[in-house]
Amino acid sequence: MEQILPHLDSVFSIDCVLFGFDGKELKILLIERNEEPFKDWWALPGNIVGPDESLDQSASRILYELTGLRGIYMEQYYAFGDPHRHPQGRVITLAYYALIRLGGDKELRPISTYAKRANWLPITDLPKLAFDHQKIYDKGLEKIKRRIKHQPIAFELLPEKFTLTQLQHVYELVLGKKLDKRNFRKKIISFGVLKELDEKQKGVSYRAATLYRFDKRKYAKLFGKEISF
Amino acid sequence: MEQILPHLDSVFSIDCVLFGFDGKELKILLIERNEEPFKDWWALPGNIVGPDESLDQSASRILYELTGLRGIYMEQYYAFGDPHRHPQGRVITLAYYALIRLGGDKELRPISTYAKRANWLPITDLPKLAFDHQKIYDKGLEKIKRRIKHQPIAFELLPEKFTLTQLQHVYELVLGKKLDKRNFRKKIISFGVLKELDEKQKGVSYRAATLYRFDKRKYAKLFGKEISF
DNA sequence: TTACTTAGTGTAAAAAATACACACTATATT
DNA sequence: AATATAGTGTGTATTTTTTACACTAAGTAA
Repeated sequence: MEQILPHLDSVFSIDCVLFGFDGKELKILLIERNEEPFKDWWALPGNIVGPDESLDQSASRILYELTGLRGIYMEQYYAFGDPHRHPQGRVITLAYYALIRLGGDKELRPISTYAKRANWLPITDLPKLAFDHQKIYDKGLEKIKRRIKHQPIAFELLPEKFTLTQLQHVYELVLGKKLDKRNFRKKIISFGVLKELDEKQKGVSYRAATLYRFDKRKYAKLFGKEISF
Repeated sequence: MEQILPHLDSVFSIDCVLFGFDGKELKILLIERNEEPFKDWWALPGNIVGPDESLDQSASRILYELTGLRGIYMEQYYAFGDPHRHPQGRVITLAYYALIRLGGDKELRPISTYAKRANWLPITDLPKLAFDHQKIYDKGLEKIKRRIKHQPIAFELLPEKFTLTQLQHVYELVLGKKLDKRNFRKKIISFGVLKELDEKQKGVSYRAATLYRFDKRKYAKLFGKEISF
């Protein structure tokens, strides 16, 4: 977010790439700007870091203001500071990505004034973005591609209880390639961080799959040995 | 660097962890502060980002002012912005690491006023650091540990021509563990990015080892296929 | 010539990654 | 009741990668 420049001094902001998964597609949350520069363009949500906020706090606040969600997994990944990235002055921005399970209902609340609206758009079909936000998004996607191979972040995109097929789907979408079902299951189960539940999927018109849960305790124990998908 | 706060507004700085390898040890460059706060403490070199500098430019400048070196491999890796990390006000700092071959001669030139002196200190025996610089250093080391496994950054710590033993030594120091000589050589050679030279090591009082050179052209070709050490 | 120090090399075993296809089960449809 | 549909769930053989491991060769110094 970079619409108002309080001084001629440098401004420090945070921009967020919010990745959401609705069971089908991977999407990001974009806002349609209501102010110059780049009025009517789509942009990543962002804001200026407050004087008493830590960086992580600031990122959480931005996400909360936009979605009403708290406790979401977020991580900073790169600072963008080209002197001319903002046409009206120096704005250094720190990029965060967040991972969100969509399909809940309380997402998206009233938005601050500088945006007309906010929308979840599939990453396969993104509009032109304001500022250098395309670059910020690209780097963010690259980052989660790497990270999903070594850290258990895929679960952040899924509901508490999920099927192995859903999990595989997340990996395929993030990595941008098909995976072999049998090999995927073999490997993911061999990590020993999933708990098989007694429950089955509901509301499907075919054989219901077994539900699993990510076991944080087990993961914490095994940690050190890093996962390597 | 965080000694002078022009305004009460937030200040944006860059701090650098300069890793140097002299053929024996891995060291970092620290400065002894000449000003409050943390007068007489050791600290990472840093400075405020100038109004017309990009972040990378700023980092390069800081390194140049300290060492007289240009064209050094540097990379940003994390932003630290706790509101209380600096006792005198809000300073958000972006951390860079740099990789430098020591043993040249032109390193270390006159230092700016806020430092009494600068010194290369072995990472195995670091003093207490000012501010949150220990945290910054820790994260930097962690970062290059990861990166050396996937990117050809080890060569940045070595002279143009190096022996396989020297290369292995760098890996061992960064990763903090011993590696098997035969397996190391097999693997590193199988990447196909080293050029074996007709030259031998000189000035050693034992059998001279063959020299190699990192072949950037070959590496660029093979890229996409990522190295995985 | 000998002693010393590091360079340089191969193989076997274990583990991990890959490729690959069909029967099962729950529901919906007729 | 029978059938169609759609996704679940499973095993094995092959290839590739990783690991463990020890001696001879070459050059220098005494």
